[in-house]
Amino acid sequence: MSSQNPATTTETGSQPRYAAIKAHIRTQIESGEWPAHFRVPSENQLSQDFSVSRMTARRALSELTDEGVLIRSQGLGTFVAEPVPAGSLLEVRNIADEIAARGHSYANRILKLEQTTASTEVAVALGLAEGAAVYHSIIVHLDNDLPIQFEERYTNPTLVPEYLHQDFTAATPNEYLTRVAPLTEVDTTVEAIGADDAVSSALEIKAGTACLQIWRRTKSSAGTVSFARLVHPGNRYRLGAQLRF
Amino acid sequence: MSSQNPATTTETGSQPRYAAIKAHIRTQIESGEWPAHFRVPSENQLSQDFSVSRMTARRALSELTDEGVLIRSQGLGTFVAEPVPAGSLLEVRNIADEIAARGHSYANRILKLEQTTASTEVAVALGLAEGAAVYHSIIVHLDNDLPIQFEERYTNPTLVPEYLHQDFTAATPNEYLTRVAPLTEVDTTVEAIGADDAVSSALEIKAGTACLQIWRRTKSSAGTVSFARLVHPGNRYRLGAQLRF
DNA sequence: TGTACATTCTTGTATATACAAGTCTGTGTA
DNA sequence: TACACAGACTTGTATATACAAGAATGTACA
Repeated sequence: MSSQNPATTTETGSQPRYAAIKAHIRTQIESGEWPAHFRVPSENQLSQDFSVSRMTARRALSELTDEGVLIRSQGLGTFVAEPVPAGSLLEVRNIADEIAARGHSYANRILKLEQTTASTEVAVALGLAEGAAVYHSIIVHLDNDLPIQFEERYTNPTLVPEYLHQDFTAATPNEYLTRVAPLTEVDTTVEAIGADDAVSSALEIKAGTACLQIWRRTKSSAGTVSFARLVHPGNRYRLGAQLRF
Repeated sequence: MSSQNPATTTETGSQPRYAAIKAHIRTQIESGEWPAHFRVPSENQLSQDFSVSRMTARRALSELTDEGVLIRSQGLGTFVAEPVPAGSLLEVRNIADEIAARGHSYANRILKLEQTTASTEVAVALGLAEGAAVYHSIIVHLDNDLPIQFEERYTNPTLVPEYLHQDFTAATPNEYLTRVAPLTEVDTTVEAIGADDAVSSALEIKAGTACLQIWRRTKSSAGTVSFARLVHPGNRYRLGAQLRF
């Protein structure tokens, strides 16, 4: 600092300076360079390294703390937080792994894999125009040959053009999507429903059976990648979605 | 401003100044004084009203924005956000406030309030010995006289000895517990169930109706405070538990 | 040997200031 | 009338500065 005229400048032309510091810290953590409990450089140190004021460096650290990436303690310093506090819906995110961990066999049935046009709801969820082309898939996941999850998914073809030609017996749609499009954000909504006809026949349960329905919208930096509805029969498979506040 | 010596002072002895501004804004919103889409005073206005610098007023607005209470738009102003887009489990955490925020009337029915002995499950959950004394309560929460939540709760008597003598028509158990025992951690598990007999009669729904069941274990530094089972009818009340990763 | 205290880190709160940038409104000109 | 533009707001970014307060370390004194 010091030499250049105070404030402003914005130089990069796009992202603010604190964002660059946040990105740097995130990179160190994600690459494994800075493991959990690692002591992050102090505000003064960062302000020197990046040639910004202490308040700007502080903002980067504070926001990452709000986001659960870091933990701060007055007098002690700033530290990398635990990777993921708890289960936090991981078992839903990657059902094949979950089943394998239980020592069961995983399989799936592809009921539908097609290109169709976006309805109003789907268009809004994916950020596309109504009637635009979308990929639509319906897959049933089996645990020891017993259906335990009904997955209906709409995928944005502009972001994942190869979706229709994937071998989903090898990797689930969710695994494939997280590999090809690095996710920046996941919105999840949980609700209870009685099984409708499509679900009841696919999961081989009576219509009206209590099910846990999870809406999941995954976004990458380029936009909304996919929009899925995951239905679990509540009686057959005890789904524990552990959350943390 | 201006006259008093710059910075510091902290005067109140406890909470920071931006917290007082946040509390004021929250009060206005919760009382209905400032409805959704209401334009909140600008940073400059607040800094005058509260005799703080603009950056301090800004901090209050920014944090409330991060918390989803406000929405800010450059050039336009700051506005009160929708009551809660779809939930964020707040309605579960504090159902009375949630109902009040929707402009509905809140009431509850106390079906049971007793001291009993801990079963194996309850003992494990609360970290007590099997057969130890525990408080047991069953309460139904009503939204406009319509039952929307069934709450069965086991509470640790060593941590909250006054539990049985509270007036739960004035404050819900959850409100009371968070006030008397500062919580350090909350574990939540979500699942779908068909309504059992106790739930169906309390919520006035048919047995077997799909419900969202939330198990919640609250801990303070002294140990596990309480263990609750919250059941919402899935058809009557669309519970959106919006999560973020 | 121990305890008390000063020093030096750290993060936390607060201010005053500067300029950037989006949004609206009114005014003046073509 | 229609358009351009200047102002007057708003929020957003960035800095320099000041002091408060928690935590660790070393030093001096009893």
